[in-house]
Amino acid sequence: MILGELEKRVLQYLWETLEADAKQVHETLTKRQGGTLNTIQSTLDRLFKKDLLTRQKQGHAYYYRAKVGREELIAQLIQSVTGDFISEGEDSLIAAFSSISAGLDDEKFSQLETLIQRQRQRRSQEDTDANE
Amino acid sequence: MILGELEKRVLQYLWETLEADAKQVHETLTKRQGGTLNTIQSTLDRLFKKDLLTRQKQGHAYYYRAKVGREELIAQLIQSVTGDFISEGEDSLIAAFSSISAGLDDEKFSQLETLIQRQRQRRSQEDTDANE
DNA sequence: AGAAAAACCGATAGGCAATCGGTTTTTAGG
DNA sequence: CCTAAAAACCGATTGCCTATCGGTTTTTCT
Repeated sequence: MILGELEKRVLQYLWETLEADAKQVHETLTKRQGGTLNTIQSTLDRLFKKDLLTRQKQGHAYYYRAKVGREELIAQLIQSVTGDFISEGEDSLIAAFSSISAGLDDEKFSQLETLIQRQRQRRSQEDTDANE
Repeated sequence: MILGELEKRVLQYLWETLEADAKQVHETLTKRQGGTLNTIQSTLDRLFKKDLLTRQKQGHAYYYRAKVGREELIAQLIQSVTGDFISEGEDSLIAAFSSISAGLDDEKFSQLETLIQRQRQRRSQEDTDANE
């Protein structure tokens, strides 16, 4: 998946704002910089068709929301960009780690271990919840 | 950075073969599928201009080699695709982990921890080497 | 029903990969 | 050194996608 510059900015805006119609996005993002409402509308539409936004009519306009969170999108992007280079059975995160780790210091390693631990705890917590 | 389909295949080929000229790449990749030598030449040239290949004349043809390894390229691609969504001070691997971890099982976590350990050892080994 | 607002449609420009024909340059061999 | 072949180089075309926006149709609110 490829995202254009404007598409990225619109996404970022919707992560902050949760919900907005084309008019609002236009006001905030492109008005002073000189873009029409129409441009925003097609961008929102393109993002919608890419399944990155949801929309719903309220009053006389569509209100858009991000369908994927930032982290989820990052994950998607990583998958799509690395997919062609990763062989069957290989995992993209593992590959990503192998790729990036060369540029990391010990502190980052520790950070990562902490994240793993936290994720593990979250898992077991969810299991507990599910059995009650 | 964006890579086209053919560019990706050429890269993969050069990772296997180490060195090849346009003719060889053409023989292997596109001949039966119907593409001309010229197409391969411009693709190689594009990759060269993207600084992903090196080249050197031997006899009457350029011989190309991959300038970046697979893992390094994956790292670059991840950086470039996630860059716009990652704020100052945030690290792309950490972000990537946060993104992808939801889809991983315990085994993957262990794998990752093992990789971290291995990387740590490699580090200390390099330090030892450097001081001898 | 009528005015205003928004959605929708279609066209255009710009960028980039892929493709390939034709020309120029380089190289190897006589 | 001269020439034929090989490869590089140039330029044009196609196709795809984002960004852009004018104009038309549809929707909605009063």
